[in-house]
Amino acid sequence: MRIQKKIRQETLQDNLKSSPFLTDGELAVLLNVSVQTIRLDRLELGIPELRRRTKQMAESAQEKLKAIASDEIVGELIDLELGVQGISVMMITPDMVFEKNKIARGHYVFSQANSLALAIIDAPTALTGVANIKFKIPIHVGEKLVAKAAVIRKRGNKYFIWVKTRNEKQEVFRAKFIMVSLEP
Amino acid sequence: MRIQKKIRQETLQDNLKSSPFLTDGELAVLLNVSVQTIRLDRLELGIPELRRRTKQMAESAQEKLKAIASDEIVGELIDLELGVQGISVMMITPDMVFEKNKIARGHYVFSQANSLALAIIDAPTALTGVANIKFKIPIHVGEKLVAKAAVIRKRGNKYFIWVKTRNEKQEVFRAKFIMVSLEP
DNA sequence: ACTGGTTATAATACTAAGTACTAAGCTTTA
DNA sequence: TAAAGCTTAGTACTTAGTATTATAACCAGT
Repeated sequence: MRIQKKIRQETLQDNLKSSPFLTDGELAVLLNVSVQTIRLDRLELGIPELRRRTKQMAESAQEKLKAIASDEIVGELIDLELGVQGISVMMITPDMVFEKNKIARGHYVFSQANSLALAIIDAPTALTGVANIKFKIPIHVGEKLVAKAAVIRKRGNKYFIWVKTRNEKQEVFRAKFIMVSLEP
Repeated sequence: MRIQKKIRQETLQDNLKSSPFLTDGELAVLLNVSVQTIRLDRLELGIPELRRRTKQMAESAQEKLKAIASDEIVGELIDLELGVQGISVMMITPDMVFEKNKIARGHYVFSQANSLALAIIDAPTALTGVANIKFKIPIHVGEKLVAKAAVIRKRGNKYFIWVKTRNEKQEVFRAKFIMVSLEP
């Protein structure tokens, strides 16, 4: 019996992880104990009641969505000289890679480079016109990508920008952008 | 009084949109009416109670997050001839555009084209090697983008693919990809 | 075999945030 | 002025709990 308690509490946590909307009553049936036992277990494990759990989920998921929707700059801008150069860093997380081979999907790497190119332009609004890009070697989960961008030429409302992205060891990606400023 | 009711119900909806975790009691104080009035309004407007709302938010936000994380193909694939050609459709939603000018961020358009290019390759795993892309005209919220891709040449493990994207009226984007198959 | 400590269950009172329903006051408008 | 519409009040009931106390079951050590 001494062991069963620990096992039960672990299964309880597993159950809640996979289906977090279970009430104490439902858990009691699942684990074949009384509702009170479930409550005591929750108390010991510091698991809040169903309604608080639901609210917490709603809040945190909402925040994450907002974060995703509003990231005008993909990656973290760590250095910027307007009109000259800039550096941004991005971690490759598990949701950026293909299921089967754990290699980063190209568009995340492109997005980092593209938004960095956009950020260094010294104009209120600009758009990508043309891009020539090359993926040099595959990128995996957990790698930290450092993208460096530099304006190499400016002609009228057109900016020519180089972006080179490295992981810890080598260059993994490079791109040349022509960005168009929309100013009158 | 006849007008006040409509106004009240609108402010109620606004309040809930901006802070969805308000109880009937709190709403009653805010709108300066009794709790019963709030309940009747909710009934008329088909707004569920706080706890159901919270649960719905938790569920839908969770789903959206999952959808974002797992969208191996950006856009909807509506036609596919493996190794030959494919068509995908994507709506430009408000969260795909820049705040200030409501123009689509380039990387969404790129993502659609890139994942389509990936999808039409007749190989288990492939990666983007090189891309030459051109944004011809700005794309706005609500536009429906149709991307057509075709394999134009295949040399060894390299696929040369054209993608042309149109809105309702004209071509807005085109890209040339060289995709590399990783097969032994 | 008895005692003590842990574990499990039961029982009770109470809370928040409701639903569902009935009844009573007010307006107000035809 | 009377019917119709809107607002408030009140009651009974529900769900999913908290908090607390009491009791039963079990298991170990002496």
